[in-house]
Amino acid sequence: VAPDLLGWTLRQGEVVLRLVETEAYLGGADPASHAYPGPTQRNRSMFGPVGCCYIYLSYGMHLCMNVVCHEPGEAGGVLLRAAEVLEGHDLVQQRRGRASDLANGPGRLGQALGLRLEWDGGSLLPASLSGPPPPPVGPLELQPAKEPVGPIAKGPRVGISKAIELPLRFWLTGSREVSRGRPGPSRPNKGEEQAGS
DNA sequence: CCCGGGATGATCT
DNA sequence: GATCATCCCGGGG
Repeated sequence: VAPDLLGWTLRQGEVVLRLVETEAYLGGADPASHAYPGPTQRNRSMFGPVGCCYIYLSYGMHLCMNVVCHEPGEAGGVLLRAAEVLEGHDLVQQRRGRASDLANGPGRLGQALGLRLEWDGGSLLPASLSGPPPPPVGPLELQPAKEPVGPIAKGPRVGISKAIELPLRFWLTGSREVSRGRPGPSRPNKGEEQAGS
């Protein structure tokens, strides 16, 4: 699902983002996942219905979000790492306090969206697409890509200390909005980038 | 432009 | 008390 979400849009009020970088986090089989130790108050959303969001506080100051995604009885999610701003530039720049680097990182993306912890667990999809029982629809709306995306690259995930070898990070090749220090078109890391479809 | 260091405070053991 | 799915800033090339 993580590569499939590239090109999808996420709307919050007047702000619309286009996802260009994602990371998959599995459940019990993935030591790097917040879900790995089992359900806690913080991560419980990842054990809930798919299509909802898992919003968490990172390093005490940043809100990041996952699209909850897993097999029945499992847990997991897709971390949204970077996006392009399609609509709401003024508001995003105001929230970010700058004119560039608006959403190229999971914390920056969260700030651009104006994420709030109380939105944790809300559905990202129309009620008609959520299986029963329907979770409450939150203020965030996820919509499929309207056009096919270009080539997709993959590589190791960022900022983790366990399972660092798994290539579970995906981004749109050629996007200038991928998070910092990551292989974009200008600086591919040798060996780890692979073209996809 | 790239890189390294340090802030930062909730979360869980 | 350690860890952290991060960010910003400043310095050097």
